[in-house]
Amino acid sequence: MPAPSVAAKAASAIPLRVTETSAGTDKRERILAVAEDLFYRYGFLGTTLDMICAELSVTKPYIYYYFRDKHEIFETLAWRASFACLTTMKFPATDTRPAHLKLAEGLQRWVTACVSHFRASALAFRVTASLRPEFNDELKTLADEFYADLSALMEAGRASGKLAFDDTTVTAMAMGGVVGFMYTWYKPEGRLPPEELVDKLTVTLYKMIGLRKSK
Amino acid sequence: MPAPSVAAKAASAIPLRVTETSAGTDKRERILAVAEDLFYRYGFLGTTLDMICAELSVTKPYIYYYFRDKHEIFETLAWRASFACLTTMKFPATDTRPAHLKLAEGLQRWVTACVSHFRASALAFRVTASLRPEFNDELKTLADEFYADLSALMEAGRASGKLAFDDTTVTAMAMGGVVGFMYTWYKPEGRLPPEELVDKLTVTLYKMIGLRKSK
DNA sequence: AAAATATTCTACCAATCAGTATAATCGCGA
DNA sequence: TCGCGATTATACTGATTGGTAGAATATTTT
Repeated sequence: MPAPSVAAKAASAIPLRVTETSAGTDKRERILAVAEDLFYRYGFLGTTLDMICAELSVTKPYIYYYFRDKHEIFETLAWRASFACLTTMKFPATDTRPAHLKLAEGLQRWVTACVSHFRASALAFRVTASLRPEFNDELKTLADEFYADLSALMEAGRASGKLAFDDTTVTAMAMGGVVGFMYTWYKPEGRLPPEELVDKLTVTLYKMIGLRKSK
Repeated sequence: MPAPSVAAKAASAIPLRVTETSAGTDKRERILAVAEDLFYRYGFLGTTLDMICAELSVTKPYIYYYFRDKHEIFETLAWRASFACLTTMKFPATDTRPAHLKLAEGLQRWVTACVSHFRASALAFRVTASLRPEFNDELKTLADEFYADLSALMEAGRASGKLAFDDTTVTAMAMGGVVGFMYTWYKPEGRLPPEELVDKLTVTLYKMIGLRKSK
């Protein structure tokens, strides 16, 4: 029901300034790519603009031509990833499948998004206090909506006898930890290919809600 | 087998300087208590010594009389909590219970430790790059040993048919996330009393490894 | 009570860092 | 090739911050 509210705000949370030439966009994206890796490794406060500049072999005014300030860079990255991860529990009103099937699909989408955005997906949760209050507020709205959707599907699935778990909130938070803490251990070049990791993590989440199907 | 190795290093990782008067220890502990809350809320880099001083109504040399530097304060706190959480999977050689029973107990101890040290338990995982490499090394040793113990119990329990899960490492990491990400959502004054939260989280972990008993 | 020691403060420094004023240069249309 | 807007650099600032020298004040010992 409150579907487009957050999505609408999303646009304003990602200020797309500057001329929209494709060249300008490319440079902006290069800055973002470098910054994402640095923020992931050193955090918001641990990453300096000089580090970003050095990595790109440019100087600070170069950066400030494309971004208003350090926060804008961070928020663009964190919002993109958070948005991708935290809208995975939304389904069109026309989707009339039973809750447990939607949930199964949503969980897989969630894990997929978190794995592919693993550098930035939890970025905003590691540092909250250093971020702009307005950004934290928007992110909280996004997350609240996600967990409301998740909880609703969980409880509907349980009511229909297809799921089995105890406390909804605790279980939902526990699942959040499974994907949210991934930044501490996931290595893209690791043992398992990403798709397999997604599968195994998804099945783990299924077990946490007592879902017996895997496909 | 490599049981006391880390525990031995633990002492060296917590430099106990200064005279060991109980008065001095008290003041040290007051500094630590204030710092723990600030590090938890603002992170290592986001917490300044001036903030700690202000909270205590003292000046910087007061702090530096009891601690060598900011890192020593942080490491003392992070090590204490990490040590408490990451030694919960150790059992005396005389304990001959089957693996799944030890694991059930270990998981409960783990969750208990993480809940009671929720402010500092994941502190060292949120910032790694800002910390001293030697500290990170010691912490990694501690964590590696923990996950080795955990994995061994998991696989022994599965071999005896008492547990059911797929990939050991992925499942272990997922469980780590359940407790490790708690710093983002746990509120001591929240809905559930700590003991109940511990119980519910423990049961959630049990489900992740296919353990059917709760007591 | 004097001396020695332990504890805490005042006042400061050097380094770092986000952000900017201003100038130089690039690229493109006329 | 001239001019003009777009882009990037040089060089700097003001604020913050971890940490310290040295003085002042307790506290304990003799």
